Amino acid sequence: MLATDHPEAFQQALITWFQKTAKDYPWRQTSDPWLILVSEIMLQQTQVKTVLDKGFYTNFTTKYPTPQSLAIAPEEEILSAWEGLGYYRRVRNLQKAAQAICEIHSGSFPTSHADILQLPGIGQYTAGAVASFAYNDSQALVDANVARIFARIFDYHQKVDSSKGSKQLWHWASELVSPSNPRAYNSALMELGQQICTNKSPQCTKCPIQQWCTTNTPEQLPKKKERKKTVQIEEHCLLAVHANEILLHQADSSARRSGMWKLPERPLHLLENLPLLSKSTYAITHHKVTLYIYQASQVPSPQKNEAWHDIQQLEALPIPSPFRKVLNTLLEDLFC
DNA sequence: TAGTCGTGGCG
DNA sequence: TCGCCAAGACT
Repeated sequence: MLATDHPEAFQQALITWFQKTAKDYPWRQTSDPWLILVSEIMLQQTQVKTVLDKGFYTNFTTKYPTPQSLAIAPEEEILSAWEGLGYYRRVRNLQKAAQAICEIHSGSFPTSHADILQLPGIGQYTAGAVASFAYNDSQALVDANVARIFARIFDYHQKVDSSKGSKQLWHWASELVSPSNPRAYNSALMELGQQICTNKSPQCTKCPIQQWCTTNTPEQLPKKKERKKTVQIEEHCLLAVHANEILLHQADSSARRSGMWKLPERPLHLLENLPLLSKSTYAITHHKVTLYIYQASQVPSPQKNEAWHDIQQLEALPIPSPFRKVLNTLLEDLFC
């Protein structure tokens, strides 16, 4: 039996299951569109556990409880609030959205799906999420959870990240979204993907919509395009400390992690005879980076985008996680 | 369209 | 240890 043959029964089964098992995430305890938007941006490509356990959502919404408060905040401050979450472009766009709300919408959050979709950093998914969660507006949404569920219940073997696949998923989502309780329905769908219809080992015996699922091979769905292979690269950086200050480099606006500070890079031939202080690895997109840190033997002069910073003030600077970890270790060694 | 953007969890 | 992937959007 297809879900599209009995949309109301399908919706009700999901909603009933959800109301029985729902988690009380903080963004489910509000209908403030701004707070819901913040949660949606944070959760893009980021697990709930990461956002909650490290206090990102609570800290950020306490600091920026309204679009107005974020709109006027300095860049380094918002990057610091986002430090550790990654995809730093998200918080830059969130600030642009806040500014657009202040300037174009006179400070009040837009209420229509079309207007929400116009805001910077907000695509189809996030517009649907904000409209349905904040306003209980009957808008469809497709995220990784929904894509996985629909691919399975319709036994869909096309690649879901192709334009054809995406179109099909959004068609099903629009067809099936609850007209009466879209807030609970959309939440339920995503929660089901997170708790039951999981990527690795779906728990089909516990699934409230099992009767509408037509696949025999859920673990093989959804199908996706092949991933780019991981490329190994090396990064060689200098640790220069002088008079209680440290030399740092700030990524410019066109660069990866723009606005963030890290240790300055130098060509290997200038570093290879210096003492090696640290060797570590980290992943970024499809790269695996081996990071080497060398001890400077003399006081270097700052190059483009480089500056000396008081070591006691490092906490207030936005620094990407791999460098934050290395700095914590090295500076602790240096002063203990 | 395909490439790019961070980080951490998990099998 | 390694690869996959997660409440995507932009260029």
